[in-house]
Amino acid sequence: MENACSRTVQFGAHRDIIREGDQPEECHVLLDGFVCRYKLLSDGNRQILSFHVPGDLYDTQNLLLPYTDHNIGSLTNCTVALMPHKAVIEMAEDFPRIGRALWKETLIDAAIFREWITNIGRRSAYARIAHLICETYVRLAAVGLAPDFTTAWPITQADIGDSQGLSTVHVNRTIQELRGAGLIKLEKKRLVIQDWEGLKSAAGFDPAYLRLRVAPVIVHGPNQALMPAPTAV
Amino acid sequence: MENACSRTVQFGAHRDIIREGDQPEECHVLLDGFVCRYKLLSDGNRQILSFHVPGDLYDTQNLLLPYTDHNIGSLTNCTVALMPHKAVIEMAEDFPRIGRALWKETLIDAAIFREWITNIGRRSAYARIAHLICETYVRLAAVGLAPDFTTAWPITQADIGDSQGLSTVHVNRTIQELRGAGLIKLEKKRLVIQDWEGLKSAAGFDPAYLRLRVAPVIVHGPNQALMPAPTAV
DNA sequence: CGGGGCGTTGACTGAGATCAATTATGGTGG
DNA sequence: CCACCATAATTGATCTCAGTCAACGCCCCG
Repeated sequence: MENACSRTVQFGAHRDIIREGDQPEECHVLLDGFVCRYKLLSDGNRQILSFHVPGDLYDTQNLLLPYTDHNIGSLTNCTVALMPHKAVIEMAEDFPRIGRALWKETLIDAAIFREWITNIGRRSAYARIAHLICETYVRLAAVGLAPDFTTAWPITQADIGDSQGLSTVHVNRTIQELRGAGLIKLEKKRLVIQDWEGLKSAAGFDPAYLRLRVAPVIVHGPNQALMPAPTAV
Repeated sequence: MENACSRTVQFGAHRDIIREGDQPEECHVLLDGFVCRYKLLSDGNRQILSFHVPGDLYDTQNLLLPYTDHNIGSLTNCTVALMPHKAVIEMAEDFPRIGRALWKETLIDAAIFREWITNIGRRSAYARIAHLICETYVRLAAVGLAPDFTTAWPITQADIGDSQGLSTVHVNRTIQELRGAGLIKLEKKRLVIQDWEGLKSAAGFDPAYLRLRVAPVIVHGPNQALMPAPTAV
């Protein structure tokens, strides 16, 4: 898999890495930094569709679909490995397990989108934000980036609002409630989870949909090296 | 592909076809009727994640993921073709185009989920419901089930509410607004779109994400027979 | 040290939820 | 054919969560 990486690219913070309508020729693997997937509406509103952490393949759909229907933007400085589509497709055909692993990643992405629909559609602002924090924390922990319930948190309150269908003002007040309840500390781009059980319970969070702690018999995909087993879940 | 179908099954209306936690051994192809995908929250709320029309493969994720994280329920009487996972996986490996076509379907599903996130997160109730109607209409038209802007509509107002994060009362009032604006007629399980351009514009609907009207060079998957080219889009 | 991004606060507003009936509608059995 | 029942649609009154508008403060960075 590593052989397929043609090159590594750097992006500054707050740059568009992929734009709606683009027809990328390469798959992206995020090696370092944070990106988000988002759509812009005609009225200027933004909807963030997902956040991505190091290890994520955030652009597999263009392997099979001709153009992109959303944007990918960097939240921080990023390092990205690029793999030409052609090489990936050939590899997937020559090694069915690799193809299945890539496909499986897209199925998990879809599961995350479904959970976001549930979150935005049927949970309160308080639970929604708690849920986003739970999910992001677990995914960061899974790649070893959240030891001791502590992690870098480059997602601004405006980003949270645009991801959860809330205004920044209300995000601010809700985060103050989460702090006041002793669940989290969140300041200066740093998140500390003070009460993991309490946070999960406030969010109604069940990490099963992320498929991280897998059953013993599951076949591991080749991106296992990029995605070590969860540590502090 | 048809050879892989081991059998055909019938379901009554309002039955669970697949339940959370199930480990299905077969892929489902909806031949006739309507189903929805949904999650139940601990507080009893329901979030509908997608609606499916004849021709849809609504359960491919279990090909690669061991258990289901949501439910599939029938809205009407349904006829479903079942294909054993083993046969599908083997076919996907022997004929890479089939594997790619299945994978591509899951990528389009994910695109639809993303559009729903955008819908629920950032659009008004009026636009949300208009958008749901646009999407469902286009998908029905694509399989020839919506001639003359008219189609069966088994989705109740409660279903619409649970899919768009709205209460049934508000769905009712919003539908009355859509009717009052001369955009749709919707009564007795029957939808007529009276002003397609107006409806699209109210919804901010752009069908590109459904990937139905494909560019001339795209390789068609084997489910083409189940999914004829769009007619009245 | 100045400016822009981000976080915070207060006052006010409004879209949509909730509660509680009431009225179709369609299917079913007698 | 009709009474009955469950499901679905509709209506009115009231409430509330979250949005909007408008400042202001903080902190980082050049």
